[in-house]
Amino acid sequence: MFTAPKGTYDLLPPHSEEFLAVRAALVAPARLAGYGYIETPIFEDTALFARGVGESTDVVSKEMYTFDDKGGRSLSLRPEGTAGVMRAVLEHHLYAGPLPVKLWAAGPSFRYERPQAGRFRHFTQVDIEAIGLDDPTLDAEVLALADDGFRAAGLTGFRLLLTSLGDAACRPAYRKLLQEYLRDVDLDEDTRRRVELNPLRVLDDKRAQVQEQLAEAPLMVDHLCADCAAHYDVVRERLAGLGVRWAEAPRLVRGLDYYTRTTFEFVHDGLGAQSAIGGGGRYDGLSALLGGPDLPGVGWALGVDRVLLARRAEGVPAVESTRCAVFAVPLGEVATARLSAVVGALRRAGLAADMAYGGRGLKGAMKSADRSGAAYAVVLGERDLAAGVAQVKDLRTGEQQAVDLDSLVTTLQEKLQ
RNA sequence: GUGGGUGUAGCUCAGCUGGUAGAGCACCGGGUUGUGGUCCCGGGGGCCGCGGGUUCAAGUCCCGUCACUCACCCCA
Repeated sequence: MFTAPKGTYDLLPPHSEEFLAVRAALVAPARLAGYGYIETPIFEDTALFARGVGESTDVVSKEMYTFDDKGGRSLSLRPEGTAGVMRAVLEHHLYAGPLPVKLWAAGPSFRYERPQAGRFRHFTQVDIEAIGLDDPTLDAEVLALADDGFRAAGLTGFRLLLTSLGDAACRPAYRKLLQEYLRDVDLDEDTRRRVELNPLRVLDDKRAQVQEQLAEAPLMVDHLCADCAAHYDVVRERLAGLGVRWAEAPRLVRGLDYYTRTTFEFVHDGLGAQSAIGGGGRYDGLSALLGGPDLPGVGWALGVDRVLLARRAEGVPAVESTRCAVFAVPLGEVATARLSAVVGALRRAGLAADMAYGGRGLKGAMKSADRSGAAYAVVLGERDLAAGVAQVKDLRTGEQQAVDLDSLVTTLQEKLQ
């Protein structure tokens, strides 16, 4: 027997309805804010991710699904969404119009990691990107839209962790300072390597014995240049005005190289070790990195799979699928033909209708009617056919009445209004 | 890549210090030859993850392997 590949899963009814509903809820606020839908390929030139996300990141160095196509091109399944969207913006010169360019996207991304609770090799996220301005008001808007999206998806128990990572003017100096500090700390070999490669990420280490040693480490927020500090101040002011609550997280670091200034993560405590349900930030250098013009941007990705887990942890009631309204129960060939047509007519009239197939017995068919959740069952047998009627049974009260076959559709429509 | 846990019916699981396979739920049928939910009765379904070993005898003990799962690293 075949099984779904490691780290993937099948979305099955009825749970799949919840997936659709959550995905729609997460982006609904952004759509109200003028974000337009963009869809980009699930695979891209490998070099796009290597350059955009960063060669030194775990994502690029060991987690990409990379393959050569028959033309000898190296392609990779996207490990995240922003690089592809930026590529499309540059390729189609979307920045030539009014700024910012506001876009939303939804779909799967792929990373070759060991799966665990809330972490999959094929995972789904919704993204928004606001490209072309470095206005801190836009940062706050983006953050508020995530906050609204989570609430629309039914969550209340999440927190926003916020910080600023500085920019090209102030981060290099801070990075050096941090590196000097970290070189004097007693760390394992892996971590020492990271000190040289990407020292900021050492700050994010979860291990208690590492964190103890970092208590006195210099923090980016204390070394921001005047422009970055001013930008961060306005972001927080706007956030407060928007009624969004946050917690300062000076040690928050993201795994992707392109982030600058505003950086954030939304976390939830009900998920297990993987607590992030969304994350993002500003990426003012990304466009230039990809060979485009100097084009600032800010955005986020929210994890649909993780939001579903968070909903379960919070006990949010499951989403109900479309309820069947009328269930048809035919007895015999002639009745089946007749009710098949009636069910078709009901559906065209906009009612959810279903029927018993395969010549099931009356008892079994009624059982199906009951399980379908239908308000009414329509029973049609020999006697009814002879009389030109069908039996319409109210499944809640058990009352049953004969209804003229010719007026069956309109009668049911009226009953269900 | 590293470590822990778990693999028995479609699902959730029981099966003691080894003695030849069980429950609940679900599904199908009957009780009610044209009426669902509750109830009662019946039925189909399992190489006990796979391979090897110990033993008169292995779901049970030992070794290996694979899968799933949780955690580290990292991230949504």
